Amino acid sequence: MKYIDKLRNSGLRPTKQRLQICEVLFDTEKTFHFTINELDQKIKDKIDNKISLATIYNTVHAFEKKGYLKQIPINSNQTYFDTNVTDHHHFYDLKTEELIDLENSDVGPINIKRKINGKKIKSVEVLVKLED
Amino acid sequence: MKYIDKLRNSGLRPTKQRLQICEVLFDTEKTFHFTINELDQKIKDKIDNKISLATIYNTVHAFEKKGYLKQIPINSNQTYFDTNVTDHHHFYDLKTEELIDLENSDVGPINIKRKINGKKIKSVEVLVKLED
DNA sequence: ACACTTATTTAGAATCATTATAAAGTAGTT
DNA sequence: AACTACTTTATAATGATTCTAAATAAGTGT
Ligand SMILES: [Mn+2]
Ligand SMILES: [Mn+2]
Ligand SMILES: [Zn+2]
Ligand SMILES: [Zn+2]
Repeated sequence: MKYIDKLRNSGLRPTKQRLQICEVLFDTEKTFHFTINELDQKIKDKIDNKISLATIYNTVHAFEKKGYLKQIPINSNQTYFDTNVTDHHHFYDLKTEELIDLENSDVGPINIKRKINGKKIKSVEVLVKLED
Repeated sequence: MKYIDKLRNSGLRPTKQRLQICEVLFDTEKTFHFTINELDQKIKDKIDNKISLATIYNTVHAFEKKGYLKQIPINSNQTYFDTNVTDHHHFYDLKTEELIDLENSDVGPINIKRKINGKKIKSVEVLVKLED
């Protein structure tokens, strides 16, 4: 299995639940955005056994810490995650609450001129809000 | 009172509570960022009477709808608001959880090249995450 | 000033995403 | 197999936010 090594190399035991969640998250043509509840539903659709919601939360946070997922900074009542962990930007459609990836070429390089003493930049993310 | 007309012109009755919240939010030299709980504390410090938490929520949302406040898209367990309603960007210090305004000149113009059919851009916000 | 209507405030309850708990199960190791 | 550390799970707890419905205040017309 291709995810067993990935998990082991991260210090995560390749449990049945984690491998199944890997399949739902990473066995796709395209990357995607999701909330925990959407992921829970997707898991229910794709697999027969049950994975507890606590495990889904635990796993998503473990994967986020290992850099396999990232959170998208957005104001919603639920946290959004992204399987696209490259540095990239987003459209956010306020009407449909849909997130759309922007290519870096759609935005162009962003040069932050101001420095904060003793701090370094971890990420630069642009959120473009859309209305009708 | 300078806030009475501002509220009336927005279709909001100038109640004692709203006027007092206006003083806490807008009678300052500099703009600032806050959560509801921080605002609640600030109100307790500055005024003698009590304003219920429900009223603080109601008022902040009313002011946001009228454009006197805006929400900052950030992942936190609490919603952050900003008394600076101009288009501007932020540093977010992951260690201290502090938000710092960036001047537009610190970032430079951002040109979004991609268009979404039937949608127009409402805002373009950059979040720069800082680590040690 | 008074009566009337509508907006606002309020305490408290409800909601709901997320996190914590602690017991049972599993993976890795010798 | 025995041992240990990690993981899963059901369930409870947490906590920010929203809802409810009754009391109060503001605006308007007389
Ligand atoms: Mn997290
Ligand atoms: Mn709001
Ligand atoms: Zn994305
Ligand atoms: Zn700001």
